[in-house]
Amino acid sequence: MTRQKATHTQRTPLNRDRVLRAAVALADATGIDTLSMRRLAQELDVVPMALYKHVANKEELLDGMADAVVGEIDPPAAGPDWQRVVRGRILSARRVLLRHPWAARVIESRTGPTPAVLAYLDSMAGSFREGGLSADLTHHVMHAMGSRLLGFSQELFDTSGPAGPPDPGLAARYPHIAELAATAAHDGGSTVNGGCDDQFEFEFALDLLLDGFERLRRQGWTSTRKA
Amino acid sequence: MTRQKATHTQRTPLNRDRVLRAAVALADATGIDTLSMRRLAQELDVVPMALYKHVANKEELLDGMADAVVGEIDPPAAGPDWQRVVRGRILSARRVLLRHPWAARVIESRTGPTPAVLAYLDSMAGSFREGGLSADLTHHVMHAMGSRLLGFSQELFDTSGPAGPPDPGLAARYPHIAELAATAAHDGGSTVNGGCDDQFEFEFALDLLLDGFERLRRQGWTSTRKA
DNA sequence: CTTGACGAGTGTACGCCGTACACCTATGGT
DNA sequence: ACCATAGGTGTACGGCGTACACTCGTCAAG
Repeated sequence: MTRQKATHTQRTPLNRDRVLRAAVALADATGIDTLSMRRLAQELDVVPMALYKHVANKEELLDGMADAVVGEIDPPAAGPDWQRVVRGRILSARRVLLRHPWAARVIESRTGPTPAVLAYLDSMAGSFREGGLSADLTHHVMHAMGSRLLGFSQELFDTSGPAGPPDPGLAARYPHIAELAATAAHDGGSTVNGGCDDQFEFEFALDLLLDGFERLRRQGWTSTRKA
Repeated sequence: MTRQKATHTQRTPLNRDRVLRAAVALADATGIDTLSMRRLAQELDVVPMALYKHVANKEELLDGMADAVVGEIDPPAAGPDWQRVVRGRILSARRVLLRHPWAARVIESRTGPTPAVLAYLDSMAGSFREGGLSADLTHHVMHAMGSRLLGFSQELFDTSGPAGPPDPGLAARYPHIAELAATAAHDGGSTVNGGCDDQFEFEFALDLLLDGFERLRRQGWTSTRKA
């Protein structure tokens, strides 16, 4: 047992896990760009340099945060329909990313894949293989999915913001975009922001890809590029 | 004409364009994370604060850099086949991004779309519309393409690095990934790194999507989500 | 010719960042 | 009783973005 003097009620000692979880919580609360070693240390009631006993540097902290987030993704469901298995898991990954809006950028900024990401990708590859896709096809399919495997929406700009007032001259300068915005606006219903239902757009793209893959599998597609 | 004293051979004065081009060149040469206002000023033989007469702050500098890069993309070719038009333009965008490897990250980090990006997307939307896609379908198609419209590869991690030595335990821990790597390795030919031909992977995904869109167009697809 | 506004470049300074390095101190095995 | 070690501290350095006050050359108006 650990004795402790009542004099200054010593804190439970830090460890890598507490550091990582505090970092994730801080990023969730205040965003990733205001996350600094100093602010994180303050949150943990500790002097900045204390963190360096548990993570080598900030990059490794971010690595750990990425792995923690990826670890939140549900394990693959069992089932004979590979499209359902993959689809469900990717939607789980997407839910995780919606919980941690900073995570996509952090994961993308890692120079190499972290262990949890590798494990996830390996498991994903397994799902494709069990679904009957050849190793060849699985390889290209995983590249084609890219970051969408991890639930990235891959939208060009984040539509979740306040979006500001619509520029009055926009319609004149960008007529086609204006047209699309108009059609999106008047079909009402579950639209969330700017007339776009992010979840619908995500699933639309996802299903389009999965259907394409299944079609290739059925026709025995094989990579024709070779020596 | 502007007189100039021979005493200290005054420099041609800065302007926003020279600043932006120097910034792009510096990022090309040394990478985006070593690009600082101070280093850029040094490159221009000027004191750091001088830059702020031409750009409001670093974010605006990055905006300008993004726009400069997007402006390098070829204009759309004319032609009756919308898939060829769109495909060619996206491959041009990809070539631009390969020239400026930092650009994808910069563009993604802009909070909103910059004017050049808006113009590009508008023109892209026009190509889809002229190809016979409905406004509804065009809208969802553009979302489904996401950043790929601008030539982003959307790979999860950058394979262009040195890739290091293959972890000997990797095959045991990640058997499916090992299998994919093996099949990619022994089909020789134009493989560039790690057994993957980035250009092939990009076009594979691109064509899969374009074919899917064309199929939807032919069958008169329409968004079924509505009030 | 004088003047005074103005645009472009300067110099100094502030607060924040990541982190190297030396130090302290309580803990627990021998 | 000893001391190695792990965890927390304090100080300091160099780099960053940029606010603010300045200088100085140019040029139009009086």
